[in-house]
Amino acid sequence: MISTKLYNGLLCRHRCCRQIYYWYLLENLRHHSSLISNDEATDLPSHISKLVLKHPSTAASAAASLASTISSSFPSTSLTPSVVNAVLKRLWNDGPRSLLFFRSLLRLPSVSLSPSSFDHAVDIAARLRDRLSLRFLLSARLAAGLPLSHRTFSLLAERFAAAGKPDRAVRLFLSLHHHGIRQELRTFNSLLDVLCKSRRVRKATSLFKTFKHRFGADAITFNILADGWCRLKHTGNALDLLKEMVESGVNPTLATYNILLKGFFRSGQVNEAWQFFLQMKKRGRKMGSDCLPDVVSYTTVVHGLGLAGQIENARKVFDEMISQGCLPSVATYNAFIQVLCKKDSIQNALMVFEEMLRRGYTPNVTTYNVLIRGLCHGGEMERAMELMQKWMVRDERCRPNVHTYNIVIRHWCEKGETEKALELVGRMNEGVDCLPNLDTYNLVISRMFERRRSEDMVVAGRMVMEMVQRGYLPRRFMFNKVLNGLLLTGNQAFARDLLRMQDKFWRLRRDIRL
DNA sequence: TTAGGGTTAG
Repeated sequence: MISTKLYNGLLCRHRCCRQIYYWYLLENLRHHSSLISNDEATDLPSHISKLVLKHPSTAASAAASLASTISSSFPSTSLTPSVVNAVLKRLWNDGPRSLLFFRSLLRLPSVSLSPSSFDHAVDIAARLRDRLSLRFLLSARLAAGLPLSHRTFSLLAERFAAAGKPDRAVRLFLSLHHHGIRQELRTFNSLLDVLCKSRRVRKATSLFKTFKHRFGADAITFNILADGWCRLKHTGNALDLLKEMVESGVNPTLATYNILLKGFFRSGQVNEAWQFFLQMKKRGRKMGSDCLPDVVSYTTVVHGLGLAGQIENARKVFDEMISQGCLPSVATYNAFIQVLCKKDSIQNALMVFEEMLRRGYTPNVTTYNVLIRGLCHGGEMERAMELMQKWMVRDERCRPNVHTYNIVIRHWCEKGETEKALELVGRMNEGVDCLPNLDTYNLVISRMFERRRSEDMVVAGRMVMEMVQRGYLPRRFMFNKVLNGLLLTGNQAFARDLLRMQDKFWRLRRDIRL
């Protein structure tokens, strides 16, 4: 594989640059095509996803024909729960097709579906607010002899909260016994967590007061509520809760302290965070390892100090943890690399990245995303693309995700390089890594208005159609903008097609109900 | 997949 850098070097020194360019392209292509053919042979989920994406219809009645295509293309023994889950994950951003795939599997009696696959499908239907599919999936699950699980409850509660219906989540909890799920502390904690993560901390607190005598309360209950207050930047309430926790006879855990530590940084109380961290070290030395900072505490401090602009102090803490025998994790490196990119320099961030590789750490998708974002912010788009290319070739197991694509697409759009952004969207639509999500569509469609060209309006119109087919609702403002753009540039027929799709929007605005 | 650390930009 030849890097762009080497190619640029050769180009400057030699006169026969055209031959060298072809040689460069050929080598890259050869390398790439060998990768693709390996992929096809070994990566079953990718192969199945492509087949599902190519299927001509997404109507519920298309499940039978997809089932026969799948059964004639793959032996049923290859459709293991992990393969099924991997396909559902790849098709995550095309909800209707994910559900079509799942419905087709239900028609294949030789494929046994696991509770986690059902949960994935239920989660997708709930996200789409597709009440009919949701009912169908829940009854199909029961018919398959798989009772609803704790996980089913927590994902439904999460979707209710996200849809602005926290009371429905509470009602579901109160009626759990009708669905064969036990009401116990574990489920109660999940309900509180869903409410706190959706910023309904007061509601969670009032429920906690009502039910604490019925379900009890453990360290996890208090940690969930403390984290909820910290997310709202109400560290005072979190400290009060810590006091209440001790008074109730529940011992705080290291997670409790880490939640508060993060809370101080989040609310901009950097000095309080630092004093709290020193206190943790002091008490830890005196009373044992129960509150001695661990890798999570150190990562929180490195990240918090760095974001506050205290890069040298962050570096000292990073070095100190190693001398204290607490090894940094990939997350610690990611936090440090991110703050260097944001508050210091990309060069120093790249040096830490190289040090990470030298020490034998395996970077993950976040490491690459943080670095690629840093390069994009610094205007070094070519280096960002080079890193993405090298990464994908070097590490086949760690693939770019939707964030990776959105970072690069956003920056190409900002630079006015629309074609490059569209090329990446095209690569996403191949279904190898991940499909575009709502952010991708919003980004690219907004960009299509910059050049005021008729062709761009058609591209924007096609994207609106595609996003609706994949279960994403465009904002009314954007929809009208695309419609006006098409009308003003003489694309009346297309505008009419788009208008006809509006009734589909209404069908998508359904509510979740059990 | 019962709680704590690392991803957009606005």
